Amino acid sequence: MARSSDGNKKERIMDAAVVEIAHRGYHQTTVARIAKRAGVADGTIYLYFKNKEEILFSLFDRAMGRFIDEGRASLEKSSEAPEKLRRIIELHLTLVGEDRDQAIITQVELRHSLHFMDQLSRAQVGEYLSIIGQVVVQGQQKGEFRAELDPVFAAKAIFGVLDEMATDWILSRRNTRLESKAGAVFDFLWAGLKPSC
Amino acid sequence: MARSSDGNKKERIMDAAVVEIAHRGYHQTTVARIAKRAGVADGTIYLYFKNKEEILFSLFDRAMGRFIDEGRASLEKSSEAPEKLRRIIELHLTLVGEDRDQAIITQVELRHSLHFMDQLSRAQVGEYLSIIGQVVVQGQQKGEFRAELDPVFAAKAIFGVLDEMATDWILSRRNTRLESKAGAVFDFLWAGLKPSC
DNA sequence: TACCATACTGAATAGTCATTCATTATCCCC
DNA sequence: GGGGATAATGAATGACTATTCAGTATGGTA
Repeated sequence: MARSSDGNKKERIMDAAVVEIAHRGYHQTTVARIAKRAGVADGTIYLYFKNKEEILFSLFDRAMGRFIDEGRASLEKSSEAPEKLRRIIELHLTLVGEDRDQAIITQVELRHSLHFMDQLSRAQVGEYLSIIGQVVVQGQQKGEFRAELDPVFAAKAIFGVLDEMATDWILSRRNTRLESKAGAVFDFLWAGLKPSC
Repeated sequence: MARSSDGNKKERIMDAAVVEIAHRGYHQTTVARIAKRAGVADGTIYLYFKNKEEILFSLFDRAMGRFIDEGRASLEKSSEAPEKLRRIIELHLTLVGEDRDQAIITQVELRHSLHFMDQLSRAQVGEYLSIIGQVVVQGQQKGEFRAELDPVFAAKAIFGVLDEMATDWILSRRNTRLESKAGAVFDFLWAGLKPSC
C-alpha cells in the first residue's frame, strides 16, 4: 500500500486525532487509539509526526490557517469597517460552529498548558488579533469607530466575546447553530465601537 | 506532629499545588512534588484528597468562592447598575491580578478537558454569570441599560471580555497590573450597554 | 525477474507516577 | 505511664503508554 495512498495519510491521522481527542481529551487519548481510528499502525504515526504533542500542534495550524486565510479573503470583499466587523464575526462563528469536534480541540484541548498557549498566542493567534485590530484602525480613520479607543484593546475585547460565545456553545448541549449569535454579537460590539452621540 | 497542626495542612497542600501546577502544568506536576513543597509525605496527600484531580477541583472551589462571595458583597454597596458593573469589572480584574500563579490555575489549568469544564461551568461559573446577568436586568428595569439586549447574552459577553483580558495578562510577561485595564473595559462595555441616542 | 528504496507494521521496551498500606509517630485520657 | 485512637510516612506496587526498531510489504525500474 506504500507510496500510493501517501498523500492523505497525514490528513487521515489528523482527522482521527480530532475525533479521539475531542471525545476523550488529549491526555486520555493514546497514540494507539488515534492509529487505530486512522487505520494505520502505531509506528506509522511517527513517520508523520515527531511525537504526540506535534499532532496537537498540527491540528492547531490547520485550523488557525483557515481563520487567517478566510478572514483576510473575506475582508477584501467589503470596504466599510462596520461591514468588515460583521464579516469577521460571522466567519469566526461559522468556522467554529461547523465542526463540533474541531471546536472542542480549538476551544479546550489546545489550551492545555501555559507553555502550549504561549507558543500558540505568539504565532498565529497574534496574527488573527492583528487582523481584527486593522479593521478597528481603518474604522477609526474613516470616523466610523470611536477614535479614542485603543485598537489593540478593542481587538482583544472583540476576540473575547467571540471566544466566550464559542466556548459557551460547546458546553451547552443544545442543538443551536453558533452562527445564529452573529447578529447579537455584532449589535453589542458595534454599539461599543461606534462614535457616541 | 499529628492532630495539632492539622488545621492548615490541607491549605498548605493546596498552596503548594498552586505553585507547582502553575509552574509546570497539571500533567507535568507529580503528586510527589506537591507533597515535597508542602512538606508532607506523598501518602499524606491522600488523607486530604481522594486523588490528584480532586486537588485541582479544590483549587477551583476556593478561588471561585471568592469571586462569588466578594462579588455579591461588593454589589450590595452600590445601587446604580452602571456603578455595579464598574465594581464587578474592578473586582474581577483585581482578584485575578493579585496572584499570578493562582491566575494560571484559573485561566489555563482548570480548562483542561471538556469533562472538567463541564462540571465547572454547571456549578459556580454559572452562578457567577447569573450575578452579572442580574446587574444587567436591574439596569434595564431602571432604563440605564438598553432594554432590547438579552441579559444572558450580555452577561456572557461581559465575562468574555474580562476573561480575555485575564488570559492576555498572563501570557504577556510584562509587569503591568491587570486592574489598570478596568477603566478601558468599563468604557467599552458601558458603551455597548447604555441606551443608544 | 531481481533489486532497491521507501513505507509500513506492531510487539517489545523503558520509563513514569498515582496510589496503597504496613509501619511508625504523636496525642489524649485515664 | 500505658493504651487506644488518630495522623503521618515513604518505599513498593502495578498499571499505563509513548516511542523504537527489526522485520515485512510494496512499487517502481532496468
